[in-house]
Amino acid sequence: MRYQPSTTEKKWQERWTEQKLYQTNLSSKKPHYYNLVMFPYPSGDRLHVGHWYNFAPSDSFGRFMKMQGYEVFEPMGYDSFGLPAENFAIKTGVAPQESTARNIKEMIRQLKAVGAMYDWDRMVVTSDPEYYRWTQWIFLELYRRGLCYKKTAPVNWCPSCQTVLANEQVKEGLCDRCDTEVVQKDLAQWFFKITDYAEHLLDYDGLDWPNKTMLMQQNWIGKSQGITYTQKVKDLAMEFQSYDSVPQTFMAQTFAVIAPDHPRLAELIAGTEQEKDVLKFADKIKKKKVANKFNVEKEVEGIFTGRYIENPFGTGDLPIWVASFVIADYGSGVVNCSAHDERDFAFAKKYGIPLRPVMFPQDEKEAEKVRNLEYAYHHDPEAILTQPEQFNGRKWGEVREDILDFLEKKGMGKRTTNYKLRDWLISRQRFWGAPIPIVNCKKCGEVPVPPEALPVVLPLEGVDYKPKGKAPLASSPDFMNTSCPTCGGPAEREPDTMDTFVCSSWYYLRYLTPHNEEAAFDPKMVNNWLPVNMYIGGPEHACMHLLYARFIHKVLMEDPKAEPFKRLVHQGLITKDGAKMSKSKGNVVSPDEFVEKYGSDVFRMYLMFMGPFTDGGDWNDRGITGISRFVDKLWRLMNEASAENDTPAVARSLHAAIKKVGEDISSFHFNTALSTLMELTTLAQREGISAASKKLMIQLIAPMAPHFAEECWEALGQKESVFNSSWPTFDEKLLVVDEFELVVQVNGKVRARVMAPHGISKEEAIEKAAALPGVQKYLSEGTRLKDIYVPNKLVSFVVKPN
RNA sequence: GCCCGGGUGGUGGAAUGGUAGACACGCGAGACUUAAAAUCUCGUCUCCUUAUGGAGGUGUGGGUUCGAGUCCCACCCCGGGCACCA
Repeated sequence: MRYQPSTTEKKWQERWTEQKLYQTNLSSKKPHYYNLVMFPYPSGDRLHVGHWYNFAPSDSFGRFMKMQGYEVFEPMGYDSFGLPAENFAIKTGVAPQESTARNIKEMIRQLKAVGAMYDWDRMVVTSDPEYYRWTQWIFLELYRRGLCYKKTAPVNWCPSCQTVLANEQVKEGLCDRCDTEVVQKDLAQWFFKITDYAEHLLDYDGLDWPNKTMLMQQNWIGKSQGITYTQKVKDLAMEFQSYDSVPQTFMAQTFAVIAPDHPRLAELIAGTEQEKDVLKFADKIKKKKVANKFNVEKEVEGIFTGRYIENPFGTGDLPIWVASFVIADYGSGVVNCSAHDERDFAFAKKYGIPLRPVMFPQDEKEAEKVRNLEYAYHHDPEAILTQPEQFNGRKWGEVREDILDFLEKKGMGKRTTNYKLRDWLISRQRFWGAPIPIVNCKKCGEVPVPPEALPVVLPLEGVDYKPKGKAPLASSPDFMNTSCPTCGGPAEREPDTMDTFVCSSWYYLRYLTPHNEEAAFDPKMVNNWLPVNMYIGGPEHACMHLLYARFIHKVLMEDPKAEPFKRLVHQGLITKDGAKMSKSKGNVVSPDEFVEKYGSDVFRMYLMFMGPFTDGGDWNDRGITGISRFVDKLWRLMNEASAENDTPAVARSLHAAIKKVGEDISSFHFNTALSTLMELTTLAQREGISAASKKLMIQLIAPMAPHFAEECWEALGQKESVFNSSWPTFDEKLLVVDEFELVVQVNGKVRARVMAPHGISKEEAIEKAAALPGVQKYLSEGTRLKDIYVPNKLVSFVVKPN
């Protein structure tokens, strides 16, 4: 009889639910393992093969850990606030809460078909008041700790989404969500002070994360160290700070530049001849930037302000220019410029500003070019400095710290650290999100909602979702009109909602106690279960979710060293015809038909067999028959009469497989784990296999084919679930072969192979190899210089031809 | 431009510095069958050779080594991230 996936899978899913096999005992004495996968957004697209590619191996890993003796916690939930549901509402009139509920229901049906160990009793839905009440509480906590503030600032505005975006949500000047060009706008917005944690976020001590992800975060945080000069403006009672991260060539500085949108520009130029022109110029650049018409690569524009920085280094006054390339909110927005920076160099050349190089290549020809200002010479560790006098003749690569000391001692500047990271803009002018729990009172000003008055409920009726550049909630008088928590007088609510990344930055804490009405999370539980042992999700979250969650976690734990995710693994991307799957492209592949045709185990294994989990790949269904055949073959093997004993080859392969499959699952190489089991199956089919070894084989495949394994396990006479059995151990002694194929090389080329006993001595091996007729031919053609023996593998002769 | 990854058969991919192409798809041949399906066996990088056996071969060019897909240098191509951060 052939294996029947559909009936078998249904049977086991029902039995697992009945027996509550996957309800985690959170107070278990067993070692804990928190196995987490990034929760999905419940979109109308339903689950596609990409979700399966992500969720199924994550579950296989969790099942493996369960068999390793851990109490495994594997929760699932929905990141259900956000733009797609709202945009869908605008288009169709279906309320977001309705479409979201429907999508969640459909996704649960699909997720149950995966046959994962999800603890459904601990599901969280971020758009439930039960959940977002505590998201609001977190806002208040940050507010209380001075880590949350409202500020009017130039922010990223997406004209299509009609909302502001965080820096992290702007990709190459485009909105991360809809690819519309983002413009700059001055708006009063709410921020979380993530910059306070910049240094702590650079500490990855004890984390097992992909290097790439840590590097991306480091680059995003963008730490740099240098010096800040304080300098006087000539003929004006005004001082400027100027940050310099390459201080070695400070003596070359011949001019300074200020950002067009610098807050003190007007003050600087007041009363100068150039005032009008400068203002006009600054305005032009600002407008260009707002309209996103500024070509970063090609354009360098500027204008002289008429002001000078007074003789900062004893080399003369530095004319101050407004330059298009200066960023107002990095460093101080004012920069000293020299011949040893490419941008400064180009700017000076364009406007005829004098340059004075103070560092030269050792090669005289090249040095001449630098002297003649043929190019901007910089960042060469071997470059020789000529100024200041004390450093004459020293190498650029070696003077950095000494120069910093020198500048500090002379009182010309102070060591400074700067970060590219900006505060996290969390307010959104959209409807479908957690309302910001703030009340604006005419008398008391900005007043936080008292925690006991939470949640500030998102009104589900009487709101016009249409974006008008203003938060939709502002159009609901029922929502807006309230009383001030402080004075009791009439007041208005804050109409903005929070970025959904706030919701997702703490859900892993909520999973442990999803229905707790007393607190967002239970510190004792969190202490017992955090950090998450294994976190699986896409690499696209490196500088958003993963950074935000680390920040929020550190704040909530009141410990800047606390980390939410100990080990992190990114699944690869599954594309269709080379493109990311999306409804708009019409290339979404549904898993449903494959699950129906082949069963969820086969589908899951096929996804795992495609290649390494972290690689992803382009979807095609060629080859799924290979997995289907494998399952049938294994099923037949299990149903055949067992052999009395295993042959030595079967015993050895079985134990090698126990070792290999365990290692491969631990490192997410499911593809090679499966190929090992395929080879073992073929061998066992040929040589026969004992009943005891059949059981071991089923245990090995169980994490990857859970339903199938349970069915076989039961057929082999087992009463309990295979997932309550312990992962088999291998016998090291059995792994050793008595004979191996000795490879014989001459000058690196394979010339012969011969069977030899395992553990053969070097001398014996060489003697045996040299005696082979196919080898003697080559040995006799020259002089034997050296013999190499790699134990139990090969002999290599080095021969010099005569 | 800068910082990461990665380039291996017709395809997905495998290889602690030690037999390149495991496993699987596809394809070809055969067995079983009246036949088909299913299953099983054999073959399948290229070239020379009847076979045995040779020669070449992991993006390109160099290097280290007895031996390189793997290590080093330069370059080309693809993917991801950042991008006026002084």
